[in-house]
Amino acid sequence: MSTVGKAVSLLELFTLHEPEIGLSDLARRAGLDKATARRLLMALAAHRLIEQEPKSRRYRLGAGLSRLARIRDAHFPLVRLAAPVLRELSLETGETVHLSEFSAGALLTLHVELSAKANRVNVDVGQVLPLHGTASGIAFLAASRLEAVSAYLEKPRQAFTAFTMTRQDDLVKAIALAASRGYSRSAQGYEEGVHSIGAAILGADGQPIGALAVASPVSRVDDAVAASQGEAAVRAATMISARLTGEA
Amino acid sequence: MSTVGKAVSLLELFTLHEPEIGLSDLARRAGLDKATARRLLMALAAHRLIEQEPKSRRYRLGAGLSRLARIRDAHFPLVRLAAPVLRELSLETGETVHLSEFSAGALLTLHVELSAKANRVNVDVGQVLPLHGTASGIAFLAASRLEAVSAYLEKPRQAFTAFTMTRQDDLVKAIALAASRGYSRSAQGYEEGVHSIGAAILGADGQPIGALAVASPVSRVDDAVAASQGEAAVRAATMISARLTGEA
DNA sequence: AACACCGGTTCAAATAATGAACCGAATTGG
DNA sequence: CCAATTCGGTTCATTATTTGAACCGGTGTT
Repeated sequence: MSTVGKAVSLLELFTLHEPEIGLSDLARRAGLDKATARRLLMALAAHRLIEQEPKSRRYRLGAGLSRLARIRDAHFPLVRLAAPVLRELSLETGETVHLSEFSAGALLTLHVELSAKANRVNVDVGQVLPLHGTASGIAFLAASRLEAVSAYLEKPRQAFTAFTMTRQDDLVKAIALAASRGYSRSAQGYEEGVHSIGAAILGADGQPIGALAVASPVSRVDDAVAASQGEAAVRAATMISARLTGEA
Repeated sequence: MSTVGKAVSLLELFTLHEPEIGLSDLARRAGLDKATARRLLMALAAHRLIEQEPKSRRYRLGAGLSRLARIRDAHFPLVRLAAPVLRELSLETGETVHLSEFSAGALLTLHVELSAKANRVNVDVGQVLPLHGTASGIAFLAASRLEAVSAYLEKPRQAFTAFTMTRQDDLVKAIALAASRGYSRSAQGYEEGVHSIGAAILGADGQPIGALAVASPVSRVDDAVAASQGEAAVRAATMISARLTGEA
């Protein structure tokens, strides 16, 4: 791997649940020598992509990332453009709606509009969703190029609940169904008791860049409700895609 | 410079005003060979820190940055904790208030609370403020370690208006005054017609991490108003510092 | 038609990255 | 309480990666 790739791998070791990591730990997990890891961290720190807590000497992500992310968000305003549409979809369906963007083999939750109901699904911004096992992921795959789907299906998949689809032929069927009707449906594939309807959001080149999903308690959804949520989700996703590519 | 440093330099070429850049341009501005720039861009793109517009083949910042920035923001919630305090300060003073974080030798504007008045100062999120010539910067320097200030004062400074302080002894005086009373004052040092009061925000180790500022049209500020804005700004900055370090 | 510049590629030469061993200081645990 | 780990950090000969001049083919411009 390139030196740059190794440096970025170090950045990717930090998560919501583990935002500060020590040198030896970082080196071990990245599969790098301690000296190498430190040199890379210093290079990143010089540009404020990494900071070091002076007391504990542990490392954390730096302010430069916030700066770069803001520049990107201003130019590629997925969240800004999608937020009102998501809000409307949430009001229309009465359920929690969340938006995610594809990044590094998974979907990253960027925005959430919570249902007003007491019994609702809660989703965290920043949560990383696997492509299999979530409605958003299946919708994303269904809109992806065939070669990308094939490549993804070759790798092993983790089961999150007893309902998670991990077998390749099951996934192929689910993806085909989602592709044919425009939205995906997933019951308890990622978390027990959660039913989701997903729809892909497309970029200017027609390739999917992310997805949105309507998430409900399973008890509240039957086939009719799912169908109406699906149509609403597709409308919303289409609207967001259009706004992104500069249309109306 | 390290390979990693060069790669990050490429990222830093993108700005709010120029969010997409072509290969030759990037190489030229970074002082790199075209082939080198491309290899670095590919390494960054593999981790989604860079994306390439398929049509124009120009490069832009990638979604991975948004992801990393969100992880950092969740753990180091300067904006989240500061926002309500800034809002209150804006209401109290009736003026525009903005928050900035130190990054790579300058202050990066992270959040703005606009005045409700028709004649107000407008500030953009993402704007980069120089340490000299802005009230925020002087306040930041006044709270910094002496060696950091000295190092900064050695480098040449740009004048933005006819009022920008660029002479070293003027700056030393302004910094000393700000240090003694807790807030800084700057009139038209960065933009004509704008008067600002700045106060530094400190991290857990007592070192400054950023600053806030109250920005008003010069016509609305006399010494008495400046003094009351200064006291309010110091109170707000202290409150934010305390929240950041875990206190009430 | 000639020119200039674009994004992208190649490969021998040059340079930067690497990691085992080592240091002193905290922690840990028997 | 002392010995054994483990920590963050450093060194320097070895090694592997990065580098860039030259070269594509393509796309406007003149």
